[in-house]
Amino acid sequence: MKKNKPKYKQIIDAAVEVIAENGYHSSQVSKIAKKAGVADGTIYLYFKNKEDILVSLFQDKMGQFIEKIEQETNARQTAEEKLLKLVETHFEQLSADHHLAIVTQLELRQSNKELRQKINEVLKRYLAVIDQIVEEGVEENLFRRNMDPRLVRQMIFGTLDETVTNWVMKEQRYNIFEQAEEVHTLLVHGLSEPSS
Amino acid sequence: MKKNKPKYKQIIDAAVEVIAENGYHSSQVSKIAKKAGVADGTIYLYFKNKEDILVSLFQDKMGQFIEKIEQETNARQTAEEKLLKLVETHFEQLSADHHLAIVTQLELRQSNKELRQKINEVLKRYLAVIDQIVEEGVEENLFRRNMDPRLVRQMIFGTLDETVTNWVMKEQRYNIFEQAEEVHTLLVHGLSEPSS
Amino acid sequence: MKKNKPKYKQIIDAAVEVIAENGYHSSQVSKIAKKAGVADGTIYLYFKNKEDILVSLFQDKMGQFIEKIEQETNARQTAEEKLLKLVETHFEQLSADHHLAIVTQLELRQSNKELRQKINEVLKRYLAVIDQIVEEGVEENLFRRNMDPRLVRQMIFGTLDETVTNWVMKEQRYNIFEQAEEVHTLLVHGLSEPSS
Amino acid sequence: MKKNKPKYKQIIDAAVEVIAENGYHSSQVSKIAKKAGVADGTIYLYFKNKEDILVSLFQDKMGQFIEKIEQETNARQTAEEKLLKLVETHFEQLSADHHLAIVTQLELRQSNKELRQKINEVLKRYLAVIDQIVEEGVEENLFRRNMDPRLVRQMIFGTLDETVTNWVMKEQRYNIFEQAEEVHTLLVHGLSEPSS
DNA sequence: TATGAATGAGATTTCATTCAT
DNA sequence: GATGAATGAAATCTCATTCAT
Repeated sequence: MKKNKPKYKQIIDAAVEVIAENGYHSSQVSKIAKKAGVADGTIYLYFKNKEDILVSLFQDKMGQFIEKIEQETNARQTAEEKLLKLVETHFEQLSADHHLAIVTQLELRQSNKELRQKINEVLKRYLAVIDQIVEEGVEENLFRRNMDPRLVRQMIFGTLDETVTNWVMKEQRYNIFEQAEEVHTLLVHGLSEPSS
Repeated sequence: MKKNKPKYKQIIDAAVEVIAENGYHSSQVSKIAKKAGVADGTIYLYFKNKEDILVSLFQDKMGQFIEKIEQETNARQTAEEKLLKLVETHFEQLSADHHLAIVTQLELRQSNKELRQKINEVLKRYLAVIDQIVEEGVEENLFRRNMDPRLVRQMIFGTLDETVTNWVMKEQRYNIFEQAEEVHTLLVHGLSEPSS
Repeated sequence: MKKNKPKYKQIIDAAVEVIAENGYHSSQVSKIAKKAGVADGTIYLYFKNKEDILVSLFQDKMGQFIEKIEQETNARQTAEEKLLKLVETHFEQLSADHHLAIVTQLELRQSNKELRQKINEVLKRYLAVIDQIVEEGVEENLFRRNMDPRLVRQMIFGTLDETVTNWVMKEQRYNIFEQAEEVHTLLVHGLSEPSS
Repeated sequence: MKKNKPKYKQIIDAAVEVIAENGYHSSQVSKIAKKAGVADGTIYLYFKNKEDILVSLFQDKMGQFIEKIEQETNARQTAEEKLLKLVETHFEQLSADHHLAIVTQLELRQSNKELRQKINEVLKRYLAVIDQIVEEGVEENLFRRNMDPRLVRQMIFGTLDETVTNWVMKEQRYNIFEQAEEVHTLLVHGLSEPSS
């Protein structure tokens, strides 16, 4: 399995750095190779083509990202706690790796439609976690019944994604982790007064 | 004023069509010129360069988009009605112009950082409308006080944007306008039971 | 005769200014038209094409230049006096019109072979003046017999031209007219000691 | 060192040929690549851009040209002999490479000011040789004292350059080498009778 | 005469990918 | 497995010239 060879990881990590520092469109294969300390041609022993580097990068990093979220949310009891943990872990992980945050929120979005379609494949696992939590919330009579799962998913993911993107675009000048609770409240209670 | 000359509009509209049909990266200036029925060089009598076509396209179309939303929301009384109208008008307008929806939700996001920065400028006006509605809601005691306006903005815009993007990626196979009310409910009440 | 209409001269003079200020390759027809205060299309009522502007410019200005040299040298007695006057008048006239000096010494040399061939046509009249003076000098027993007229011509013209070009490239920071006498001496006596 | 790789020389030589045959403005990079037997992109492994090919060409060829002149003149005793050898070697070398003669005398002069400035840098070494010979001639009491070195340089270089240019423009239909002695006499003695 | 909007041909350079060593 | 020199396709923009008004 190529994925376990050291050069595979070297190249992925080099790609994250190079893209974060130079931007998507200035990240030539040769730059990635140089940063990874291998020859240009070597890249093609581990990846089919340039797109494959990016897809693998996303699968790898997002795989870990989602796995962590799965673990953390599973360790909580109620749907509300799980959702809070999801928001926190989402923010926490991207806070912890600034390069990765730039790459996933800004640079990789410049990729073409096909690449984005493959990226969406990876995200399905994340969306499944959301769906699961919401379902549990409904069963616990915490969340409303009869909500369209797709819309719920889009609200939750859209809110988190937009929040992180704004934070990255503001060059990460504030602490996004501190906002997890308020975001969670917004998702659970919306805009309205609890009583209204 | 060049913006009022007929060729200016011709070129903008051609650009929307070409980009929607071919994708951002396969939309050469020559293709746009051909679709607009002008010579390649004519493009440069109306636009500084290729990027200027895209920025102008976004400013033009989004300008109208936002104006419509301003008008429609202003014609409503309460913040809740205004917010519903905002969601409806947002969905309605993009439903009405499939090409434009593809271009704004998918293709223009592939542009580089500078272009996206200019796009964000245009969006500020939209975010101001959201802020205004939320403020009114607070004054009317409909919405909670002390919410972080930035987070609220990100929830609303993030949710709408994610919803539309998903609809476009699903090739617009369902009626998004019909979902306006449920999205509105999600934004106002969140996930939780009204009573909880 | 178009050459006597005011716009003809306007355009020629505009061309000299534009080329001197912007350089040959940045002197578009539209710039010349603007400086001349006419429409782009009007240029083509007076000149066949862009090259024709440049050829006409050279013919016009060099025509006057050579005429002056003919007059001044004719007013002298001996070949030596005539040659000195030729050098002086050559330097004097280019000193008097810095724009023209830049255009003839630097910018017009960037033109293509055909244009330069036409420019050489114009210069033939100048070379004839040189030939005439040298012949007279020989008859007066001032100059050596049996010199190859072509080589003599090339020495005189080459020396003057190189001298003026250097002066222009040094941004005309010294007085070239003051060097006329020494250049004349060099041409007449060469490098060697008069006695040697 | 790229300059010693065979492709470097191949490309330079191809450029000389292509420019001599097609003229400066019709010498596209692709034509040079084809003549050199390499792909277009290969050019850019050896040269920064098109201008860099031309500058390198001039530096390379003129470097050799001047070196030969330095060697040959150094091998002579008196300033007069050295000057004669300089003229001879100048003519000889350009006679020996017709393509190079066309390129340096006609085509490269069409380049823009920046390129010409770099070309002038290279020529400084040649002018230094001239200065040196003249100084020696003065010390040997062969040449006059108190001549302005700049003017002397301009006479010698201007004469040689004009002579070669005329020969090239006459399509090299006569033997320029045979004129070396007479040109030398003109430079040393000028126009006047030795006795006068 | 005069205008100026429109035309459209044409060339440099980049960079993902290959393949001989 | 590893290298890196070589490949070659592809697209923006300029500007001299035209021609309908």
